[in-house]
Amino acid sequence: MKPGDLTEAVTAVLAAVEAAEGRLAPKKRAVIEAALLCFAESGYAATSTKAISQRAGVAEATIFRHFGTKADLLLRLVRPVAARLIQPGLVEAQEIFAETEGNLEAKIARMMTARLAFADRYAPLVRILLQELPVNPELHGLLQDSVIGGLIRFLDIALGEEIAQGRLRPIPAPRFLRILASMLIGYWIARSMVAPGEWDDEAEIALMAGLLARGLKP
Amino acid sequence: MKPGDLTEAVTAVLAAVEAAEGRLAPKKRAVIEAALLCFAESGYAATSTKAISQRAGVAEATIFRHFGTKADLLLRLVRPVAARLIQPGLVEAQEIFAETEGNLEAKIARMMTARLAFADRYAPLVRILLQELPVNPELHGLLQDSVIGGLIRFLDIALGEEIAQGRLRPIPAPRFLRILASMLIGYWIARSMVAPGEWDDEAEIALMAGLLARGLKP
DNA sequence: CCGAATTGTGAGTAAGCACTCACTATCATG
DNA sequence: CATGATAGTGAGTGCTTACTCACAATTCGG
Repeated sequence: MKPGDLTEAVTAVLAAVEAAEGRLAPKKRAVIEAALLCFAESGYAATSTKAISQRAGVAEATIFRHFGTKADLLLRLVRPVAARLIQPGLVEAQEIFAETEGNLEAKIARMMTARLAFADRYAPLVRILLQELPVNPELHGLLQDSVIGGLIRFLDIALGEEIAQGRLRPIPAPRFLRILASMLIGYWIARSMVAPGEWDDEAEIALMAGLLARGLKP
Repeated sequence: MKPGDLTEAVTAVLAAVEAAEGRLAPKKRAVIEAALLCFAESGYAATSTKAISQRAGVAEATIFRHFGTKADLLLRLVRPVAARLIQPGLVEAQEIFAETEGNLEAKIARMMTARLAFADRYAPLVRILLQELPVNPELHGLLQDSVIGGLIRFLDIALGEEIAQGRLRPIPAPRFLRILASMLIGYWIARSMVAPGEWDDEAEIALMAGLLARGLKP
């Protein structure tokens, strides 16, 4: 999955929504696709239901038949992907920490690569999340509780082991997660929103992971 | 200036706008104040001119007398502060690099402290920028050209010296700036939007600066 | 203290908004 | 092929939106 590949990203979101809603009627599918792109491009508030219906080639009423309200449409796009962000993401992180050979830097790099791939796979939705999170408390709660809470609980244990074995200076899991996430999101924004073009993911991740690992050596 | 202090932040923005527009009529001042807070809380698109006028205690027509359109109102809030972000910010960075004793970590920490103070001083406006940047190409250009361009040109020279003297492994200025900015913005968001409360700025900045400096030692 | 500029407003207006409803088309199943 | 359910829609609904305008109040240099 390349960073700029919207088609596959839309397909991935559609699959996630379908898993949550059951088989999708064709026009319902079209609405989801159109809404996803409109919201990502212009933001939720600046997108009208008329604009979505036109882009989907559907009557405006069809949106409300399937989703009731505009706010519900947003939530039913975001929730299934958020759900996929939690469970499999956590399992993946745990596997990486268990499998990868002792080297902390390699573990961090593999986690970053995996999360970057996730962000690419659901690119338009990540864009929507970044835009709406500061003003939509409902989304705020959705992520805070499940995603971040779960990750921190896991990291607390994983980092604790590293610290106990003297491979890492003592650092609270939330702080570690915040710095790792900041760098990764900052990179994702730079690569896919600010200056799309030639980026060497492997080199950039190596730099960031190296920075973290070397900077946190005891 | 404490992180949560809105009153002083509003005053600072008002001063910046006044410097650009000349002496402000009292109701014009009230509109700026109200718009600033409304945009920061709910986003530009979700804020109606009626809501602004009510918060300002002003007739809706007064907004259009002074600012013409809603879009212009936003730009005339953002531009003066963006202007203050460029010139003085650059001079400040140069001074810090020139004054502070050889230690790269201390230089980075001082730069971070200064930029954090700036973000606090103009907190509501920073919030608006973070929300609107992805969907407003006009703001995008405003920052990209002047702020980032200028900073990178300066950093290129400053880092070049460090590298030449063997105190820093070779790293392109944009990459350095991106990582530094990501961590700092990530911290600012965590501290003033996600989980406001007790934060030890000095310790957090020391951690981030140490990470960068140690991670980038040759 | 006068006249002109500036500041401020109540009462609009047309277009756009999210959303409803009565109705038709499609389709799986007994 | 009849029937009930699901999918889809054109034509609205009332309300909100950004914005206008004629006119009133205030300010201020000459």
